[in-house]
Amino acid sequence: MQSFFKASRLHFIGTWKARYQEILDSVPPPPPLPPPLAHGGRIIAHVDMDCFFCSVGVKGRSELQGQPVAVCWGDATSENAQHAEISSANYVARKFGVRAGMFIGKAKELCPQLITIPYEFDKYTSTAETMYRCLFAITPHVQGVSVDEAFADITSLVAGENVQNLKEVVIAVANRIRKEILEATGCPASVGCAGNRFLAKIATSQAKPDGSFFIPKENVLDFLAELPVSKLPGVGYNTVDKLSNRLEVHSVQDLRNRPRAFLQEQFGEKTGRLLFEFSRGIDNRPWESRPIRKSVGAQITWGVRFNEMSEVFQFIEKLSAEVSSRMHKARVKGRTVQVRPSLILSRAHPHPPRSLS
DNA sequence: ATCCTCCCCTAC
DNA sequence: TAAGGTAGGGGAGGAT
Repeated sequence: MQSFFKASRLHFIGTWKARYQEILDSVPPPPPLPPPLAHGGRIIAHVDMDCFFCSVGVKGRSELQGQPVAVCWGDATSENAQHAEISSANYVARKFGVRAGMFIGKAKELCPQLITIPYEFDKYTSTAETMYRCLFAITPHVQGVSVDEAFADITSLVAGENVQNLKEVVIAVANRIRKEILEATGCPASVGCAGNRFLAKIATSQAKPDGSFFIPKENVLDFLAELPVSKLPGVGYNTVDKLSNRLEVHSVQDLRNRPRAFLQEQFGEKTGRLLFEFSRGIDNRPWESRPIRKSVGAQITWGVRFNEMSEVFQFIEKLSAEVSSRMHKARVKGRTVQVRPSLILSRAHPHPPRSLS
C-alpha cells in the first residue's frame, strides 16, 4: 500500500493541499482584502506553472533542451510500458500532438523521438514551495489551488492607476511575478489577470506558454462569447455532453442566450446560476485563502482484485489504518464514516472513461 | 426550513 | 495492468 501511494501521481496531486498547510502555517495570516479599485472591481492574477512536472524534470539537463519530453512511469522503450499514461508533455512534444493523458504507445507513434523522464515528486514539492514563497513575497493575498497553480489578489499593487494605464501596470505585475518565479525555480510560469478568479484562469490559457495576459473589464463579454462551454470551470465531460448534445449549447454565447430559469431547471439551482453568471463574466464565489478541510480519506482501486473474503478484511483494515494515520497527522476527529465498496463490472475495456467500479 | 445520506460531477 | 487518488460542490429525495 505504501509503495503504491509513493508511486501514484494522483495520490501526489490529491494530497498536495494537505502539505500546502505547512506553507500556510509558516506565513502570517493575511490581512483583510484591500478595497476594490476606484473604477470598480479587483484585479486577480492566476499563476500557473507551464507543464510543471516536465519543466522540473528537464531543469538543469541541457541535453533535453529543444527535445520532445514527456513525464510518465516506466521505461518507454519496453514492451509492457506502452500503456503508461503521460502526465505532462513539454511544448516541443505538444507540437507533435503529444498530450497529457495519452498512452506512451500512442505518443511514440506521433513522435518516435519522444524522450520520457520519470516522476520526481520530492522535486515537485520543493519547487512548488519556492514558487509559493515568491508569491507570498509579493502579496499576502494568495489562494493555493494546486502544486503548480495559485491565485493572487494584486488589487493593491495596481491601485491608484487610472483606467488608461491599468492594462500596462497589470501586465507589468504579471511579468514581475513570472520573472521572480523563473529566477527562483528555474521553471517558467504563465500568469492570467482579470477582475475575478474565473476570468483570470481563462486568461491564463491565453497567456501560455511562458506569457502574461490581461482581460480588461470592457473586453470580457466579447472575449467569452466565442469560447466553447468546456472552457468554463466546473463544466466537464458530462456537462459538455448534456449542453452540446441535448441542449444545443456549444459556445458561451449560446449559454448566454438561455434564460437563467432554464439553466436552473436543467442543472439545479446553484449550478444553473453559476453557468448563467459565468457566461456573463460574473464570479461571486468568496475569496477563501485558508479553507478548512472537511474530509480525510484514502482509496485504492488500481490492481486491487480479491479472491477470498479474508483478503477483503485485510485490505479494509490497512486502508482504515491509513485513514487513521492521516487524521492524526491533520489533528482532526471525524463524525461520519463513509465506506465505498467497488465492484468490478468489466475487465474487457482497456481504458474506460470512468473507473471500472 | 434544515439536515442527512447517497450519490454524481469536477479539478488537480 | 505500470502506480485508475483526494477533496469539494451540489442535487434528489426523504427524515427531522
